[in-house]
Amino acid sequence: MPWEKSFDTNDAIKKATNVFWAKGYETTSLADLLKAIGINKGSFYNAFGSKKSLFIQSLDCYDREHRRKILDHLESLEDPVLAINTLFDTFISESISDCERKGCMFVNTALDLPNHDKDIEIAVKKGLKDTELFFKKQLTIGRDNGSIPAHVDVKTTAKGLLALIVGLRVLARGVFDKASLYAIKAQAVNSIK
Amino acid sequence: MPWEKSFDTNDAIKKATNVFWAKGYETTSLADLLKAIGINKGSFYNAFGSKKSLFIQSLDCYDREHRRKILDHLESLEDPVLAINTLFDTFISESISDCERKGCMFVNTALDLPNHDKDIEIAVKKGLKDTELFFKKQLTIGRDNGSIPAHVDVKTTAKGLLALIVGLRVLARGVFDKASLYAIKAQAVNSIK
DNA sequence: TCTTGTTTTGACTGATCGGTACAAATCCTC
DNA sequence: GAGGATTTGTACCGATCAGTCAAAACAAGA
Repeated sequence: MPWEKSFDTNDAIKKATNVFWAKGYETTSLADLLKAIGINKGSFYNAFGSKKSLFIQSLDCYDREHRRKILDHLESLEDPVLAINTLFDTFISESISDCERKGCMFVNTALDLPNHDKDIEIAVKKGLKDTELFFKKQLTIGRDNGSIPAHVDVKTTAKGLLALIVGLRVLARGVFDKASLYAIKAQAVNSIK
Repeated sequence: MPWEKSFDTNDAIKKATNVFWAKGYETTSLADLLKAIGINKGSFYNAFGSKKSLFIQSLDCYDREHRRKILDHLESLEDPVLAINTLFDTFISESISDCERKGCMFVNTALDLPNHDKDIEIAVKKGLKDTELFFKKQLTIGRDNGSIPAHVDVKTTAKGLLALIVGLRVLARGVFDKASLYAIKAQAVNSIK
C-alpha cells in the first residue's frame, strides 16, 4: 500500500553526521542538512521530526561507527602499550588527512555543553566516560602483564590521557602542526613508562 | 562641539567579551550584545562597525585582561614548579566557581577555527603559542636551577602541558568533576618530575 | 479502475539574523 | 542663543532561521 521511501534513513543519518561533525549543532542550518541528504523539508520532518532529534541520532551514529569502532579494534590488539600508541597515531593521521578538520564530534559537542540540553549532555558524558574506561582497562591489563610499570596510577593516568586526547583533538583543528601533535603523543607515552 | 558618548567603550567591550566568551561568536546574536552592553543598534554600529570587529576587540581584551594577566603573575613567582602548579589550580578553581562554565575563550574559539576567518585564526594561534612559550620559559628556568630534572624535554613537555590545559578547559565545561580535574593536574605535575 | 495509505514536494509562517538609513536629541563653541 | 558636530533611537532592509501544511505523486490491494 504505502509508497516506498526514496532515500535510506541510515544513509541520510550518516550524511547528516558529517555535517554536524564539521560545523556543530547551532552552526548547521536545516538548509545544510537538506542539501547534504538530498531531500526537502517535508521529507525531513516526516523522517526525523526535528533538527535536534536528528542531531541525537547523528551523535549515536558517530559513537557506533567511529568512536567505538576504533576502540574495539585497539582492544583486540591485546597489547595495552601498543593500543595507546596506536590510538594517538590514529587520531593524528586522521587529523592531518581530513581537509575539513572536523576533529572529534564528542569533543566538539563537549565544549559547548553549556548551550545544550540535558539529554545531549548525558550522551556526550557517556561517550567520554567510556573512552576513559578504555584507558583504565588498558592500563590495568598493562600493569598486570608488566608492560606498564606499577608506579603508574590507573585512575589518574586514565583521566590524564583522556585530557591529552581532548587537547590533541582541539589543537589539531588549526593550531598545531604534525610535529606538535606528535609531541602530545610523546607526553602520553612518557606517562605510562 | 561633539556630543559626549553616554557609555564607555572599554566597559562595553568587557561586557561583550563575557557574552562572546560564554556563547561563542556564531551563537551570540546582536540582540544579546545590545542587551549586555545596554545600548541600541545605532550606537553599536557607530562605535564598533560590525559584530566581527567587536569580537576581535573582545578576543584582544580577553588576551590582555585574563590570559596574560594570569601568566604575568605566575612568571613573577620566579618558581617554575610552583608557577605550573598554580596555573592548574587557578584554572580548576576558576572552572568550578564559574556557574556559566565559560571555560577559556581561546580554547573555545580554537575549536571552531575551521569556521572562522584568517585574522581570527591568527589571533588564536598567537595566544596559544604564547602560552606554550610560557611553559617553555618556565621549564627552561626550572631545568637551569635544578627544580626540574634534566631528563624533561622542554619543547615536548611544553606542548604536552598546553594540551593538558586545553583538555582541562574543555572537560571542565560539563564532563569532569573537581576530583577528575585535579587528576589532570596530577598528570601535569608528574610530567615535570 | 478505483480506493487506501504513505511519501514527497514546495509554498508558506512568523521570528530572528546582521546591517543600514535617517531624523531627533544632545552637547560644545562661538 | 545660534550653528555645527555627533550620538542616539527606531524604522526598515533582504536574507535566513526552524518548522508547518495541504496538495500532488505514487504503490499495492480491491
